[in-house]
Amino acid sequence: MSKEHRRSQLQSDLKRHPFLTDEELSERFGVSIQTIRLDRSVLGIPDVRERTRILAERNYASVRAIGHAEIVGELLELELGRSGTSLLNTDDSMAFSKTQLVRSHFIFAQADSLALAVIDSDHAVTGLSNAKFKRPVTAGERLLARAEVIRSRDEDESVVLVETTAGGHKVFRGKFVVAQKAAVEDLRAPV
Amino acid sequence: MSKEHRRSQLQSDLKRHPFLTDEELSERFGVSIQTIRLDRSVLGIPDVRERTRILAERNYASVRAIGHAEIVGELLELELGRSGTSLLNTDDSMAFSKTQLVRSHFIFAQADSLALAVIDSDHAVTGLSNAKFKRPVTAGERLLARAEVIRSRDEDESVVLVETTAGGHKVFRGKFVVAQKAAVEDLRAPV
DNA sequence: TGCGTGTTTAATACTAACTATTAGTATGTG
DNA sequence: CACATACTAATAGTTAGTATTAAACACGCA
Repeated sequence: MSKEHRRSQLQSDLKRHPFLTDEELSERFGVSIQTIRLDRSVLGIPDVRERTRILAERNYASVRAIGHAEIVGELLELELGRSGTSLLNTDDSMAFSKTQLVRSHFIFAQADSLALAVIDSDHAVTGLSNAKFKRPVTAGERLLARAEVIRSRDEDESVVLVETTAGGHKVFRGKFVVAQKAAVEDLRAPV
Repeated sequence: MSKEHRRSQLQSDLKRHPFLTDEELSERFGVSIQTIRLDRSVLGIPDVRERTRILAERNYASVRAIGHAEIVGELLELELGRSGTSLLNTDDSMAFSKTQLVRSHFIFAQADSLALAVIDSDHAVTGLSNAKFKRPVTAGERLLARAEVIRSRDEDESVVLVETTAGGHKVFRGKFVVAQKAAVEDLRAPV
């Protein structure tokens, strides 16, 4: 196996298995640890601990941002059953790397979770939505979403209108039909 | 500050700032490193490197799912400009903890990113969407999304229809109007 | 006053997974 | 053969620890 081949292999192996130590790599390629270290230094690849740290740090924030939070964005005000406002600071991790334009599903996620927060039923789910992305959002812009309940048919269906602005300009407008309680049971997956 | 107080403080501090070393902690609490180590061992808290590793590993998979990947879900097949299929394995982290129902914006995200993947322009953004969530999805279900380009007006606007199923049942149907190239320039944020 | 107990600190030896540097071997090519 | 390229070895130093033993210190109280 040539040096070039080993190095490109090393690079792709580490992409798939970033937690491999130099020792494990040296066994994998049948060369000495020193050679692996030389390869890494030439390729500009940091050591395991650094790689692990980077992975952990990079993921720490973004997972909190959309992975686990009950609401995407920060809830600024809330009048249950009537209206609410939330703020989302966009960053690089939410955008396409090439264009720096925020992926629309983050904008949607903020609006959707705000709509559900305004309704506040343990069993509310989005049934229908109409969304218009009026202009692209660039990473770094602060998104202010304002939700208003515009119709509430009895207890099991509400219509929420969400408008999102960035620096005063409208970027998104969506209508969410949210189903609650009993209605959810009907919709639930057939067992 | 009592020992008990310090220990509970330590525990919550490390939850918020998991990357603190024993040395930094000893400064923060004004006690020796040894004391911090004693505290950690009593509380069963592993060292920084271990904590970092756990964070990195835990998030490695899930972040790829929605944080950074260019596409949410796994791309199964793709015929550029025509159609595509993607698969998303849902889990607890995508659902409301109380009901185990997957948040709709994950379903939307899969569909949205698939729609964009099918168009494949470096400068494509979603301009409009119409989404219907036909029935709730429970964490654990596998979502198969199928996208089809149904209209392509010249070079700068396409309409993509996405239908998502789980175990053969339709769960989502959405229409995405995707703007490309020059069209994006017009939409772009006013400087 | 002294004794014990709990809490904290110090000291020492050891570990993994490195970096950085210098030197040495092996192999092939002009 | 000489020389370069690639590889390996050896050594010292680093970080962030573990594990263990021992010493200092405060308090409570008989």
